[in-house]
Amino acid sequence: MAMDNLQARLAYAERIAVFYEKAGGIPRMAGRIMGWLLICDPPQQNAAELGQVLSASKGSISTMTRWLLQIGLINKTAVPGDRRDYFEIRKGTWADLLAQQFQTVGAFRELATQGLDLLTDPEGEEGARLREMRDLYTFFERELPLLIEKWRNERKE
Amino acid sequence: MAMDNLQARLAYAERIAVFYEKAGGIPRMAGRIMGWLLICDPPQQNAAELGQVLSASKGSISTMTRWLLQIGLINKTAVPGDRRDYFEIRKGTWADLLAQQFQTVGAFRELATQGLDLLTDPEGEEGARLREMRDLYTFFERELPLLIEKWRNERKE
DNA sequence: TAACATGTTCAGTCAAGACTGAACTTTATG
DNA sequence: CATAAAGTTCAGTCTTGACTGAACATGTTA
Repeated sequence: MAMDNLQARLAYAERIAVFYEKAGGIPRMAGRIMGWLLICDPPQQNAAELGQVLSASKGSISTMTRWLLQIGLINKTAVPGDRRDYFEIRKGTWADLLAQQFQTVGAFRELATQGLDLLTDPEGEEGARLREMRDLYTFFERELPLLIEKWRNERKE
Repeated sequence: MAMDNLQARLAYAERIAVFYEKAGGIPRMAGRIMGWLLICDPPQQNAAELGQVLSASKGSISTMTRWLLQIGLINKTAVPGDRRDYFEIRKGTWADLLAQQFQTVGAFRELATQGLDLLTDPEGEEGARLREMRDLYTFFERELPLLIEKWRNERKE
């Protein structure tokens, strides 16, 4: 296939992996797989191909693809007459991923509320810190899902 | 001061720490300090107090408070006639923290663009994966700062 | 059923980094 | 200036978790 600049593409996968690791605490190898699946040709790759191009063990590929499947970032597909599993980036992955990250906003709001309950006078000066935290996250907990909706609608048109 | 339920507050600081560690890769001890500064009374605490209540070494407190200062989550204040440094949650911390996390969205958009440059035919089927990623993050890179603005304005009124 | 290809599991290795504790530096006060 | 309090730095310890490699399990074809 049209994979002339293999080295550049590999370097790209690595950059994605490093970024993911810092941003989301995603294991390096899982990030490499994601990066490679973003830019490889064809978009479907089997375990052996991934292991070879990423210089990873079978065990690592197996564990990490299963993990990526579980959190819904990739799909497993099959090819008739080929017993191997093929992996690919799932459509809509990015919106789902963002939506998932936004979940933590709600947890933060909840934590702030719990903190206020521990104070003698939640409405007093003492509670100002936690109220600021609670109010901000309440705001975003409401607004962020709306944004995702908005984008999904723009897409459909 | 009014710190009757000390145990409950400590447990709260610990919960905050665990949460931070998972969500943002923040060191456990830095999270404990943040958690405690959210709920302690008075809101200003010196290094010795933090070390004692959190059962942490001087070195740990020193390193982590400096780190929290650097990324702007806390303030260092002084008291006349007291040579110790006092730390407190910075006002507006949460909005800034969110704004900072949103920065990564721009980096993601940039990464997607770089990936497309590596493809033979960025506008073809091959580039669909990266285009979806780029478009989504472009959208959010535009909208998220607007949201923060909106909240800051609502606050001021 | 034999032989092989594919995929999974897991014990062990290795690296990264958080935390401690002690030595060291800085700064204030009598 | 001497002393002590406060804060910093850093070598060493310890924990965590990613990754490998080999044994094992599963499924497929002749």
